[in-house]
Amino acid sequence: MNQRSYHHGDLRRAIVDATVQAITESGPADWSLRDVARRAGVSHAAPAHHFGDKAGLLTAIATEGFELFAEALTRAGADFLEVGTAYVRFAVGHRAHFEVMFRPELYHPDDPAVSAARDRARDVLAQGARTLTTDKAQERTAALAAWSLVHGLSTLWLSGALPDDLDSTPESAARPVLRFLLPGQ
Amino acid sequence: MNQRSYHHGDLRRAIVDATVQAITESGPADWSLRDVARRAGVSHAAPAHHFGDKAGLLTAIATEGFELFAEALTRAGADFLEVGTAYVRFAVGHRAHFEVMFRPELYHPDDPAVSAARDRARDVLAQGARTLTTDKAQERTAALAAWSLVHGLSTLWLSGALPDDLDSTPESAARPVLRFLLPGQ
DNA sequence: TGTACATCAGTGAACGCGCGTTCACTGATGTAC
DNA sequence: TGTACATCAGTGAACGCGCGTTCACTGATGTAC
Repeated sequence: MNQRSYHHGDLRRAIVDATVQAITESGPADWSLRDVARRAGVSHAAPAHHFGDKAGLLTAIATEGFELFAEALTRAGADFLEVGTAYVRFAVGHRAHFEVMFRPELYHPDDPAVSAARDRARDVLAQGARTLTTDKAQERTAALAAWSLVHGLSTLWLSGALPDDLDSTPESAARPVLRFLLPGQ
Repeated sequence: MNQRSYHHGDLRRAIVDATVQAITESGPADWSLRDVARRAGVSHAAPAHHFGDKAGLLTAIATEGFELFAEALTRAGADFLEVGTAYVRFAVGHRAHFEVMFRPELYHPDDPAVSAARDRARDVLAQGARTLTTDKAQERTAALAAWSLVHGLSTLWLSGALPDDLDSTPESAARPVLRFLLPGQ
């Protein structure tokens, strides 16, 4: 991978990384292909070569996001206290990916790769939520409540809406809140 | 209020309404002052006359949003089942206002009017959450859990992330989920 | 080991477009007398 | 009732800018023989 060569080596990767950085700074709707090309050190037409257009590039980021997300949730185990904490940790730690993932109007949500990755992440989360109740009839409601809780905490944290005196890490804020949802634990 | 007069009568109102409509269609980051002026039927320079710039216009919308929000939550009463349902109903029914409110990076969050309205809404919500637990030590955690739950349900609903076979109105989706958080009820 | 050729990654100039902002202006309104 | 004048809402032309997209191109790489 010669740095001085005409061919970049892994320009696809470099463009994704530059876009993630741009989105981290300005949000998923406020960046340009030209800026991303500049950050990656290539000509402004190069990104279109790999991704077609902005939506194509965001589709790649959403796909990668859901894959990383599914991995992170899987790693957390079967206890929802851990899965939920991992959810919030991922949102805050991978802000750009997370924000793109939940803005399907910005990418191609029916793309097979992103759909598959999304389903995988959803399955892991639903699996984790299954420990929340023993009442079969309540299972769906419990899963939706759990998802809403961790998703809400994540987005409130990211938007800066939470009080300043709250626990300083997303994990330490998430645990007591999750325990409140699960009085059994 | 002569429709044919040179002076509009209530252009401020008309511009806010046009912007709310544009944001409902394309999101809070994807609209232009020129488009809003076109929708309101005035020259492209008119919005700047009233609001200075885009952030100023969004500050006005956020302020109005927090005021309407506080009213809606107050009207819901003291029971958090109702307050929480009203939260979700507001988010879905006033999508544009809601999305702007939680994007402080798009407006002037320290503007006195918007700060006051935000604090008022926050107080009503916190008041409603006070019924969730009798344990004083848990009060803060309960409030954060409740806020996260309704905020998460709202944003999941708005992003289209929820399964298609879910209850057809935000209210009917919210109630069972809120009951799950409040097993006492 | 060398040559010819196909493939493809990345370039850079050019295009038309919509944007935000500025600014001298014009038209309507309200008030003083 | 009429006139003069200040105020201010809204206009429209002009500006420079960054954008996405197109397209003929060039340079590097891989493969066939």
